Order: sequence, then structure tokens, then C-alpha cells
Amino acid sequence: MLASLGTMPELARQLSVLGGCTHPVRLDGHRTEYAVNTATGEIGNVLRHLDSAALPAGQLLVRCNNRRATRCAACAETYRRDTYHLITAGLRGGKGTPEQVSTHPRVFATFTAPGFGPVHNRRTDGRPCRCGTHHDQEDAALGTPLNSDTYDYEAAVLWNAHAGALWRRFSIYLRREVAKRAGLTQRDFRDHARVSFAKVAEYQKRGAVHFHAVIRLGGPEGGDTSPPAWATAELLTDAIRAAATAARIDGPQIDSRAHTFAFGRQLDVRPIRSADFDGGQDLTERAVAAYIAKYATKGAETATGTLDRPIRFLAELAHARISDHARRMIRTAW
DNA sequence: AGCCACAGTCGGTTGGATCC
DNA sequence: GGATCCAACCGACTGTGGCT
Repeated sequence: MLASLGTMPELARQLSVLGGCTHPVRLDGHRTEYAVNTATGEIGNVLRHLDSAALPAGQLLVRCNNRRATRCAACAETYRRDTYHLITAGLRGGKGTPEQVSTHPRVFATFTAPGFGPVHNRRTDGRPCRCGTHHDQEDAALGTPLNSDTYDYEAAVLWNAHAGALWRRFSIYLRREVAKRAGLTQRDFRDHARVSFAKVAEYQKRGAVHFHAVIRLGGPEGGDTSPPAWATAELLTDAIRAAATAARIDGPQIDSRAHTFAFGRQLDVRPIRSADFDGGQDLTERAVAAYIAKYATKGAETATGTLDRPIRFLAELAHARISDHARRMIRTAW
């Protein structure tokens, strides 16, 4: 037992700094700090000496800081709360961000992956899956292909590898689309406004990543400056739809098949309103911050029932059906 | 021909994560 | 704690096309 290595109060003190981390990193070793004469470089007396074996637990314990709730609930919770406050500050002000940021046009957008073939699902209209079954919410079949012989595993795997580049292309297009709608050149746009993003990638049941993003229009200095009069949530929404539709990324050519990647047709863009307004289809700042914080700590296993390490997960998803080239793409992308 | 705007690309900077 | 890597962001550069 750990307690046999030290007294209970000492052990409790050592464990308390872990903040509830259930998988602390256990370190063995020692560290000695000396006083050094900065002028001559001469090493003087020992200031401090730490030997892990002398600690109550017999080892130095360090928080794992894992963001995945399934790996360490306590550390993921810390990260989730930090993310919540970060997003809240960007939407409502606080922590160095002026409160007037809450008047800036901002939206919550969801960018989906394209289709790679039909998968088992739970329909919102109450009708059964195409396989004829009413799947249970926890059914392991959810998200798996209806027909593994025709499902486009290769494109599904490569999609995840190229989603980041596609987002980059989208963000470039979005600034240009906003500038176009404001009647400004790209060069002049930066003197009038700035587009800011807070984005998380989430795994869908079928293993494809999709993006949730808070997108905000601010003045030339971002949240610290007021946006121009033309900057509205409607203009931003229109520009997002145009940019998301136009964004395309060329993938590799595999076995004479050229891959090109674009977002799926389902694009959801909803304005974010202040906390005191929660009517209609609009989202409140608190709800959006909670969404983003939740997705930031959600692993692939939550959605898919498999591992949360993307490479291993994707390899399992695609088993032997992807090419060596596709696997290399995944390794370099993740 | 010169100017301007746009689209695509490239490089610098920054911040976070990881390794040593 | 420093070095390194990587992703994201941003500005600059280049090629192209339209207009005068």
C-alpha cells in the first residue's frame, strides 16, 4: 500500500496537488539545486534537494493533464472549464476582453463531412434505419457502413487527414467573402474588421471529423475594437455559406483516382445572442461555450466506441482496405 | 501598357505539445 | 528548461484577368 511508504497526512498533502488526477505520471529520480555566482559561474551551496524515493508515495507524482474525459476525468474537467471560460470571455467579455465584445456579430457554425456511403443510424423522424432495424442509442452498429464492400473507406480516412487543410482554405475564403460583401478589397479589409475563430473538431459516429466553430466579426484589432456598421450576423452567415461551399482541397492521387475534399452539404449556421435572450433558433453565449468546452474534451471513443488515438482508430476503421499511401497521409497529418 | 483586384501559395510568427 | 515540431494565423508575393 502507498500509505505504508509515508504518513497519511503527508501522503494526503502530496496527492492533494494532483487535483484528483487518476492517472498521474510517476517519476523516479532526484534533483539538486545549487546557488551559482552569476558573475563568476562558481557553484556554491546546495539550495534544495529532492529525491523521489523520499516522497510519501515513493515517487514524484505529476498530473497527466490528459484532455480526454475517458482517460482522466479530473484533468479533462480542468481543461473543459478553462475552455468554457476562454470561449465565454470571447463572447461576453472579461479576463482582459472588453464587455462590448458581446455586441459583435457572431455565429455558431457546424461543418460536416461529406458522405462516404450509407451507415447504420438512428433517424430523427422515428423511422427505422435503412437496414430495417430501430437501433438502440448504444448499439455498436451505429455509424458503421451498411455495405462494407461499397463504403468509401479510402476517402473517409483521407477526409480526416485533409480536414485541417480544408478548414484553412475556408478561413481564407471567408475573409474574402466578408470583404466582398462589405465592398472592400482584401487589402483594405484588414483596416476595417477582423474575423476571429474558435474551432473544435468532433468525431461523428461514422468516424469522420466535423467542425464546430464560433466565428466572430470584430474591429481592425479584433475583440478590442468595435466592428464597422456593415458587420452583421446576417452578412457573416451569408459569407460563411459561400466560403464553405467554395472551399476545396486536392488530395492525393491513389491508383489513378484523384481525391478532392469539400465540406458536406449539411452546414448549420446559427447566430449567438446574449445570455438574456434565448428565444427562437438562436443560441446563447453560455450554451455555445458549454458546447465548445464539451467537444474539446470529447474523444473519438465517445462517438465511435473505439480508441481515442486517431491513428489507431482510423487504422481500425479502415482495417485492410486503405492503401499504404493513405496510411502515410494519416501518419503525417496526425 | 499600366493599374487594380482576385486567387492561390509561401514564409514568418506564435503558441501548444512533445521530446530530450 | 531548452529544443524541436506542428498547426494556425497573417501578411506578402506571384500569376491571371478585367478594365481604362
